[in-house]
Amino acid sequence: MSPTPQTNNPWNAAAELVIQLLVKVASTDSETVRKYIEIPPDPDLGDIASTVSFRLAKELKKSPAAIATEITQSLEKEAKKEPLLDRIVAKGPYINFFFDREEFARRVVSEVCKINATYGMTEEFKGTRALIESPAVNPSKPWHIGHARNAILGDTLANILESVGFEVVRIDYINDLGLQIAQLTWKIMHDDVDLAKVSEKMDHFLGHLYVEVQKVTENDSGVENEIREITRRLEDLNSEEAKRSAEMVTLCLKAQCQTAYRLGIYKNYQIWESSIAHSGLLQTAKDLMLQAENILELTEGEKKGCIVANLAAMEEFKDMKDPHKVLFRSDGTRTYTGADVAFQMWKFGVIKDPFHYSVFEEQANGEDVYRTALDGSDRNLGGFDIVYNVIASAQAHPQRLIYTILDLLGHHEQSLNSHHVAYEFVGLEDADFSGRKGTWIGYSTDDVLDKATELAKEEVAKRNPDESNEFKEIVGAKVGTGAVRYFMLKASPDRKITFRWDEALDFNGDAAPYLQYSFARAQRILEKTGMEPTGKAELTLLSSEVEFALVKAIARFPEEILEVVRGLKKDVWGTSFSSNRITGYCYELATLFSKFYDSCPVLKAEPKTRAARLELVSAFRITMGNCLRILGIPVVEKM
RNA sequence: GGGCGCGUAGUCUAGUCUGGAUAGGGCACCAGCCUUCGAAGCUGGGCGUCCCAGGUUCAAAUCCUGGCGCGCCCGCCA
Repeated sequence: MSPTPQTNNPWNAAAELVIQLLVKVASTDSETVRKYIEIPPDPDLGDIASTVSFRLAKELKKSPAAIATEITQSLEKEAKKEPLLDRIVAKGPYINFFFDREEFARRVVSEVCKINATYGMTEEFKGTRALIESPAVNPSKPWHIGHARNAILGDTLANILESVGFEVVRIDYINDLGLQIAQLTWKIMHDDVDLAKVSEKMDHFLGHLYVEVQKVTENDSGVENEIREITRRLEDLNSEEAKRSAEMVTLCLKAQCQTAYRLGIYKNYQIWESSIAHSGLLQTAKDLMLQAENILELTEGEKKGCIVANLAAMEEFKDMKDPHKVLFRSDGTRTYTGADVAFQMWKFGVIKDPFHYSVFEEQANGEDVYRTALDGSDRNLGGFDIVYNVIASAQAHPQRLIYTILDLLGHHEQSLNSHHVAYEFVGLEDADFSGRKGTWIGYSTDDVLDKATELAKEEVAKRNPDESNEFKEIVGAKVGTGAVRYFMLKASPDRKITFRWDEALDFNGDAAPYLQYSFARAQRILEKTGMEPTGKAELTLLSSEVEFALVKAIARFPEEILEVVRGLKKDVWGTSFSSNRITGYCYELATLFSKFYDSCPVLKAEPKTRAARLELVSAFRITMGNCLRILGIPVVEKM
């Protein structure tokens, strides 16, 4: 099964051509050859290379270098017939292929200019329905920058999946029944706070209030009892507590959404915990669970009366103190694990959608986000093929439990298609973020975006003194938020980020403004010519070292995206998402354009060269623009 | 006790899954480049026990074994 070369994936098409040639003479199959294809470390060595001679050395009982020479010689004729290839050179054991620069440039640049906005989009995963859940911040505080990491990773993953053909639904989980909510409800009722009169952004107001609550509850067991009582009364939707709580949560969530919109993050649905509690989902799940062999109600011991999953047989949980994982407590209430399993069953359509939906609000992009509600329309959501939960690495164990229990319930495929997209925390040099202690204060996502925007605006103003203040505001915001998004994406998700202002707000070098700047420079060149790409230029003139390097980078774009998606492999303890690979690609693309910009004048070149270079600039602009959109980094035409 | 992740120049980091050519970048530092499409840029330079010790291999930052250091996780909690 060899992937058919796609015209919208020029690098893959070229690589496949090389593979097919090698198969003809290397006495092995294309799958094997494909494994021994690589990009040489130095472009002087070749454009694409094969190390298949190492592999063949043993069976042929010849030295790799001799094999490479033989293969190269027998391919000489073929190479001459193939317009895309210039020459093949054996260097020691390596078989190095040089593309015909003129022909490669012609194919790539004309193709990119033709398909324009869809360049980078492929259909390898067409028809798969994916659900992405992120970031599930409690609606009781502002996002700190760790939450932003989650939200940005989730949003970018969704963009990437969409670009390779997935049908993606983005949801957020709203825990409006947690302890934090009960504590805050107690506080606003106790102090009789009128939320309508609060002028501070609501999530920040509550975040500060929460720190105060902690101080009170820490050494007052009476308060603790009062809060327990509130938790109980919140279950009754008609109680005063439930009404005050709902008002508070809604206002807080709307405030949090404002932060998300600043980052260009939008959702399709919010699933509220209170809806789950009142939907019958848990009861349905419980009934289904009890039919499974390894899920049972214990009749003796410490956990008498609990409904538990028996994990004794599972290798990865053999070190648990007690292999009986509680799903429903002896008083009948669900544990987090129990609720999560039920929720995961809903996602896959194992349980029919019991929710009603109503519009929560119109988002900043003009699209409505729906929330689960008691009254509202049926939408029959669920039944997804694959589910991505973006959650901190620290949750690897509980996530694994959920997927394992799903398997115990007989939903093997669904278990395999459950992905924990894991990422490490963002912390400070001397502290981790804690809502309890309030260490997030000063490091909320809003704070960081504010500072980034302000700094960017200053830089914009310096360079565009004659522009309007509105221009400076808008561009400053785009550059600032882009910088924050890029900062979160360029770090490998499995690496902990220590947040430092000077690093996060460094607009030079490997940072978003550099990418945006390269786009703006390309934009300016094209504007000065009236954006004229004629489609008639002699693209074969694009053969200099720097021009060709840029062409090759442009050609790799679709394959780079696909590689990231193919790399989303499920491991026992999580699924790794290499967001940093796309930022790395995007940065390299910008670097190559900057070098081209520096050494290849466009507007002042000879007419024919000028026409060809204009097309290359256009192809770059398209590729960079599409890549920035996938990363969620705002495209700016002038900065 | 067990599991997971991380360890690469002053510093932050890519590459590790899938072994392959001189270990790529950013910041900081030093020296150049704006009357020529935007200097948020370009060019050049110094900076490395790839945590340690074994092993496998023609070849190890990458795979295996054993250590060391740092972080996280293993509740009828939330």
